[in-house]
Amino acid sequence: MGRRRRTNATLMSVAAAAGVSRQTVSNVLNAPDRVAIDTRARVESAIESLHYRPNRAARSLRTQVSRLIGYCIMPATPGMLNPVLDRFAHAITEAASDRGFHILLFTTAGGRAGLDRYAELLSQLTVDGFILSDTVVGDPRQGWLTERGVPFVAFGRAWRNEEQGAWVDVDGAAGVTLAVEHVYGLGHRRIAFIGWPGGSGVGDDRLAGYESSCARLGVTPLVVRDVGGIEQGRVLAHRVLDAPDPPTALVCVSDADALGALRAVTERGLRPGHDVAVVGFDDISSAGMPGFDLTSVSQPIEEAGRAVVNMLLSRLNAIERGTSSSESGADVDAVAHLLLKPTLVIRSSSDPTTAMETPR
Amino acid sequence: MGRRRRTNATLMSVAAAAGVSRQTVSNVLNAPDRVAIDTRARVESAIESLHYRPNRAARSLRTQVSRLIGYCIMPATPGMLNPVLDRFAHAITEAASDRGFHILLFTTAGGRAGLDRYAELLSQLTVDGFILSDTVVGDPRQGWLTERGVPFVAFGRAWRNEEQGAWVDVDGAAGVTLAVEHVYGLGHRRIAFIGWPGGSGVGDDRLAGYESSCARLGVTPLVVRDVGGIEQGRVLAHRVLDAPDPPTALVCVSDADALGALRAVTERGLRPGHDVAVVGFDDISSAGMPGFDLTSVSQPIEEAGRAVVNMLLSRLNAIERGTSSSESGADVDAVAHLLLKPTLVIRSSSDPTTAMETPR
DNA sequence: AACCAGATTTTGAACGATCAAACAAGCACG
DNA sequence: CGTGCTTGTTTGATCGTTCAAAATCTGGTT
Repeated sequence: MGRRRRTNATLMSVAAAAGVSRQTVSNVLNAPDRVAIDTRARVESAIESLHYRPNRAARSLRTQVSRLIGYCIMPATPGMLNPVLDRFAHAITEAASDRGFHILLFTTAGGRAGLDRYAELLSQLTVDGFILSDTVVGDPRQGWLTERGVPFVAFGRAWRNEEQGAWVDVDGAAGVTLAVEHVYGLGHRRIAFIGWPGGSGVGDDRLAGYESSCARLGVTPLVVRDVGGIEQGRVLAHRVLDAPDPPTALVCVSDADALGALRAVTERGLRPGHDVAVVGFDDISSAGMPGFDLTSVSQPIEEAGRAVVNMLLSRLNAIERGTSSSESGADVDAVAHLLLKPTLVIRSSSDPTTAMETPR
Repeated sequence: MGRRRRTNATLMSVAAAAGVSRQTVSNVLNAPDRVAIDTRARVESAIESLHYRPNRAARSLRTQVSRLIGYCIMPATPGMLNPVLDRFAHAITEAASDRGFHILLFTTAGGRAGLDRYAELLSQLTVDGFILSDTVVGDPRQGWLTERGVPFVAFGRAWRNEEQGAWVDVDGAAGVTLAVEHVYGLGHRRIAFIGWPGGSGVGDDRLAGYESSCARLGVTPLVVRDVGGIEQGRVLAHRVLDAPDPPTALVCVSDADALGALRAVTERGLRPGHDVAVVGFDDISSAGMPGFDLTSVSQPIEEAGRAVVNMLLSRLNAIERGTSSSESGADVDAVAHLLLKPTLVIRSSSDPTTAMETPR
């Protein structure tokens, strides 16, 4: 039987069915207010009955707009936790789809070498703009894209040059402040911070939150640092707990470090939450597991995804309307930043009264 | 300055630069053997110096092929572990890109309601085919797509009707067999299986592996079941360990259940690996963490991703060449199945000799 | 010199939509 | 009654590529 390529309805076939011209059908779709009410109804029912959908390629060829957004995903680092990708990917897909856009995945080599891929997708007119994530300090992409006037929004600040391009980010400093205030409110006065080396934008941001809230609360700051990871967190936690007059609360720059710290605490025969409070950052899926039940700063990833898409689409619209040309170009290129506030999910690693019931 | 929309090179501009006609340039790209060797060189250098890339929309409009593959991602269940998405997404993106294709993300409502989206993407000619994942028993998608002759490959079997469409899957039975043989090899003779309710394809597959290897090794099977999850695994583990003559090894249908089982073992004052071996399935990122160090069956996700893409592309090629029409249609519609073997990652939850070093 | 086969290149004609401008009809106004 | 304005609809051209067929060139044959 058949299975031949189904020939889809076209503007012409719909026009014929409704007894009007191509352009009228096109207007029904793109500028309904220009069409007389009864003509519109007639065309709409023809569209309905023929299951007509405008051909994307044809539209895109004519308008020079693809309604596709490029999203580069990084090679998954084995063993590394990527708490963000799937939630973020889902959020941007959903948000884009509500506005008639789609997300196109691609991968590149890291750093400057990968820029070719961006160029390729652009010059083929495959995508209208990009969503960046996993931005790093000194990331070449923002500068490269800005130079070429390519619309993009990054999830994560451009750490070196804040004014470069639009971004949405989660306020790490505010997150750590929540964490410090939480343990302070529980009575802790010796609060250590387990961090990453200086120079990573994310790590420095979170550290800044620690330092400022210590200053405000009159707590003497105690910072230890390593490259990050479960094992590193464990070692650092042991180190600060070995000190005379050790801290009673450990605020960590990431959940991986916090899980290590948690382990160190148990290894010393101390009870997390009771004897030493541990707080992480990211609220990865393991955090809520029994056995960890880690208090953690949770990022509003879905909200960030929606915001990134909205910001990108408004830039695309602005460009489409020619706003970007010489005179009034400023408002398109206006730097758009959005810093979202994270929330603190309190679990028993910091507050034993929230311990999960463990029925038997 | 500028920032105006960059006008890309076209076939015509390249042709002018090289002193040939449109079609010759097109031939250099699509059928180089038809072009004289020196003409080809001239055209190629013109392409190079103008940075020409064929316009996707135009090509797609003419050829009726988009070189885009749709991939539907499911709403991330909060708190649930999705060990697969990011690795799989990355693998298919990479594999597709090697062959000039791209992955287009979309989301749908589950079940039959979501089928509209597939129809929409198809009738707009946005995508050439689909990759399905998270297939469930009684999934309507395979049947729907097959009926319409839409090329697709599923990651995961069509559980109810194995002949329906192409799929790649990981052999769950083989995975559990590895697990059972592993603990048997360590001397365990009372081996229980913590499973899911009957009726889930994946769960039944894995259970089948348990039952057949028990039969082969002469082990009395002991199966307990619940809906799955950390808490359920913990409760089930307690139940079997409460029995007289309790098992010394727990093979679990998933890592979530295994993590629960692990916790149950420690709660009883037993040492995982020494007193009771615990094995999971999926090798989620938490599995390797200190504190768990869970032996687990690991799926070759990257390989599966590549296989899915290859299978889909070969179907697309076949259709493009008209092979699908009446007479020789059989070989395209030939059911293509690929069952990959998982591997066992042995850690200290089953074999204490592999315990991680825990320096201080 | 005429002819032919093969290799190479060029020329119309699509693909299906939108833009820009032209056209038609209806109505008010001087 | 002609003119201008508004509203609604249609027509030609175009986006950049590939298909199909026609045109040109080359060299060998008869």
